[in-house]
Amino acid sequence: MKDILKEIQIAAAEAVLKVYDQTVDPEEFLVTPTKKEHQGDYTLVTFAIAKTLRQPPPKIAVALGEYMAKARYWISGVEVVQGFLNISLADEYWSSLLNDMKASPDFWKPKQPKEKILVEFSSPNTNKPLHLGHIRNILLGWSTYKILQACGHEVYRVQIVNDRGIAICKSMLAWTKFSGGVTPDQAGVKSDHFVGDWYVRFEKEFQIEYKAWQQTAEANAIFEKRPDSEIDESAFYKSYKNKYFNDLSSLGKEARGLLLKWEANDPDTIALWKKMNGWVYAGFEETYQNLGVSFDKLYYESETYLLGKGIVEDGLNKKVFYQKEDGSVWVDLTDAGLDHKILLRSDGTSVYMTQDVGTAQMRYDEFGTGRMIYVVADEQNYHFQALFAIMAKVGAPYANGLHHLSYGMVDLPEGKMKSREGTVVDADDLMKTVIEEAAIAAEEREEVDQEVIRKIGMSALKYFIIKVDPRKRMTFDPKASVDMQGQTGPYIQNAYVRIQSIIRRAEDGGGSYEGYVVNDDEKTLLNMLGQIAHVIENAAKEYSPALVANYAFGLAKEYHRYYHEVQVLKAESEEAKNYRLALIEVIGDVLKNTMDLLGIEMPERM
RNA sequence: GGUCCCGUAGUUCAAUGGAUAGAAUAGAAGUUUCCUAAACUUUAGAUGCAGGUUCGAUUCCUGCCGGGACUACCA
Repeated sequence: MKDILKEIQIAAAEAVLKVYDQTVDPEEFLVTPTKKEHQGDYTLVTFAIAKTLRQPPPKIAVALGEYMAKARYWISGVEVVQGFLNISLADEYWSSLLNDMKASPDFWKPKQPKEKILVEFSSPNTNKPLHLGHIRNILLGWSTYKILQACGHEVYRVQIVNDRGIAICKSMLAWTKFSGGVTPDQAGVKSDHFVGDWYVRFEKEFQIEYKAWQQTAEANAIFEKRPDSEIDESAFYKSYKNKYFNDLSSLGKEARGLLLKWEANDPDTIALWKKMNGWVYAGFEETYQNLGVSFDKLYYESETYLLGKGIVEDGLNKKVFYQKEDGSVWVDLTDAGLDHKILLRSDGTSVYMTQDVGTAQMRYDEFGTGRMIYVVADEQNYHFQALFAIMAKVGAPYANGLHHLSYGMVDLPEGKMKSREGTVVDADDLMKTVIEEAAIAAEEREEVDQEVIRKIGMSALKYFIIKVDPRKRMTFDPKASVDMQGQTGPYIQNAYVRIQSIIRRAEDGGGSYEGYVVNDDEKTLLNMLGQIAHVIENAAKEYSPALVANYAFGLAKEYHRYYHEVQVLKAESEEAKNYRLALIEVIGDVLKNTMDLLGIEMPERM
């Protein structure tokens, strides 16, 4: 299929060569779709080239336009407005465009040199169920995977599960002490929520203990000796909580004891840990299935947390790292605009960074992926800057291919989600809610198919989140997220469904549309269809599925308008009918394909 | 102290340095003998402030104001 943007650039470069006898790179020309209020389909902007040619932009536009219109059969006319050269494309171009799309069903996919790419996303802790923040993460990760795959790459999806540490030990301890051995099945609670509930229970018990302790003479003595006497009692105890947990709390001592036993491979502790994590994984799996996502490989921190030491020692030998007198190992990242960063504690144990260094290497060894993308919230921007700088320092061959897909946190209309205040929106509850809302809306329309209702509800939720530029912090309004009108998933689904409905009713089809002359609405649609590969390519380059989401909406909107403008089955001629059937079929395919890149399914009717 | 991100209609989001800053929603007014009205049409409404670079700035640079995140042998 003709890449029209490129063709125009090439023609323009050729025109410069012929008219001004100068060689320019075609890529230098800016070509954009012409604004609606002007005559033309594409616009060549000549301001940038004016300097090299030493001519006023309008003059250049006229000269280039004159040449291009003569040299290219597919240009039917040109019009110059200031420095803008508006190009109209010939009917031959428009009719061949649809033919080309029909002939190559993969026309919507960008063609790029194949790469092996790894995408890490989700990566939850095992002490709590997934929440709204994870949903944004998962949708971004999944969509990035789909988009890169559409670009022709070989993409692997992985996550690293934080299955160890003090948090899960808290759940384990609370369950042991207070549950009487009840299982999720017996309790009738989804198993990851069940484990999360025991985590909450631990925190509750700990608070009771902490509050009681605050009344003791020991607490009072500590409070009196506080360094800053301005601080009042409640603020002090808030800041002292961690220290109390580590030094004085009996529950804290028990939880840490459990962690020590875990680290010592105590069989009973390991068995309990496996049992409870098993519950969590079963719950997660259900949530992933409902979200429609899956992974190629799961990593567990319990298996990776010791990695990286070898690389650190290696770096130490090569003098890229340095050791302090106390034995701790550091890296100086000031040349990268960062600070000094610790890699091994003075007792020789790893930190988070050490593990990430090791994990990156392990994945490279395993998958041979020269590009690795980490979908992680923007609170860890600094961490990843440091990690990538370190990988560059140790000379990892894939260091340039590391990318942090950093996304903004999800807020609620009332403000930040806070687990302590119980305002965290649970992923399972949320999915249930949107599907219920879809069911209510479907009732009026007498839609009873549960599968259709599920697809509609999920599309509302997913589209609401994925349409926002990942980098930006977003506000999640639960009421707006179940909207099905306007810029929403169901609106796009509806455009698709309308198309399918027409196609179903068209008994014949595939007939000739030879000689049919497209109208302006059809040109607009064809133009949009012709841009799809660029949009996806750009979304891949920018790591922004939102670009695909906005495109899909734009196309659906244009189609809805078209739907009101013209008749397909009762078109004015047989050619018109055949043409429109062929056109809307391609539109339907593109809508379905782009929504699939976002992880959104299309119903055939709704 | 250091590093980074974000400020666009009432609200939620768009806009590779390009033409008169686009949508959606909420508000107002309309459209159904017609392929699905979850639709369409019309209407009103915005670039935090002050400079600079440029033919041209929401976009790039500087300062300020406002919001957020990170960084101090935590993950």
